[in-house]
Amino acid sequence: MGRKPCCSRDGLRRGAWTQEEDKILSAYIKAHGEGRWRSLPSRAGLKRCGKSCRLRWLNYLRPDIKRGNISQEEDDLIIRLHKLLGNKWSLIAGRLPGRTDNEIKNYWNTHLSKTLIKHGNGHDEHQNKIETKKEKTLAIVDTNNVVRTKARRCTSNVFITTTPQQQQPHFDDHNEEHMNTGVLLHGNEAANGDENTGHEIESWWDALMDFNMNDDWTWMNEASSPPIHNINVAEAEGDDDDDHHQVMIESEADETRKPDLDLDLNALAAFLDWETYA
DNA sequence: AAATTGAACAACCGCAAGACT
DNA sequence: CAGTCTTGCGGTTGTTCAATT
Repeated sequence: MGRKPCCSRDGLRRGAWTQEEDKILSAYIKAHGEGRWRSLPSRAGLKRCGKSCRLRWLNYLRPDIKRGNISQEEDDLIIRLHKLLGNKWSLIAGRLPGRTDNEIKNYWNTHLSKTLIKHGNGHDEHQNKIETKKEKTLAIVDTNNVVRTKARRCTSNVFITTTPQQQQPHFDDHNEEHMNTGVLLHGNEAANGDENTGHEIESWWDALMDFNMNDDWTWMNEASSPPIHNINVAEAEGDDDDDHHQVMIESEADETRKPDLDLDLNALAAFLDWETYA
């Protein structure tokens, strides 16, 4: 005997929403804003539970909702993010403007999971591509004469922060100015002696690679963001303890695009469940 | 034409975390 | 600080509709 469903009270409607109900809910939220869902139905004059109202608004009525026609880009992104994050639908949806967690979840369950099962869990060409890219990048790291991090175990507290921007513009073949942004990772290694609670450095490395699986190194398929074409991994300079790792991300962008890049780095931190600190 | 099947997606449910009292 | 409330999340179920038999 579980607890009572929230919509079990007499007189509360359930099931599909009518146009009239949608209209009432939309009008009420437009006038009074979101929130206080529990009391919203009575205030708005709806015979629904607050939970149902919230869901209806978030998944269907919100003005910024993009419905149907998941594009190929979105499709690819969902696959990559799911590989990285698992069933964290809200996080995945957060990277797809206008899409809801419910929609992504449904899309995954009805389209993508079947497709991936059909193709051997996606671990074929896709995985090979990642491996190849990983090797390529490590080669870049080596030629740049930076120290390559070893896979090592950290304890459960891993921090990520954006370092002060490094003003080291350089030029590529097209004489285009680049921008560097650093991410400093800090694993408090073996602080409590529990080796089983740690993050594997390999795992965040894999995660970074997953973010950059396209041939053109496009970051997250986001048209508005600059494509990131290179990732270097190095020990942070000046740190005595070797649990600091610095990930350098170079972007083909000028100064004005730095906020985009910082946004992506913060998103990455969130995805990987790292803490951020200034 | 009717019955069946399956895809798509809307909606519900229980749980957990954080906010509030 | 404990109890209660609110909100958000992810799993699951229910409903609709088109395709197939």
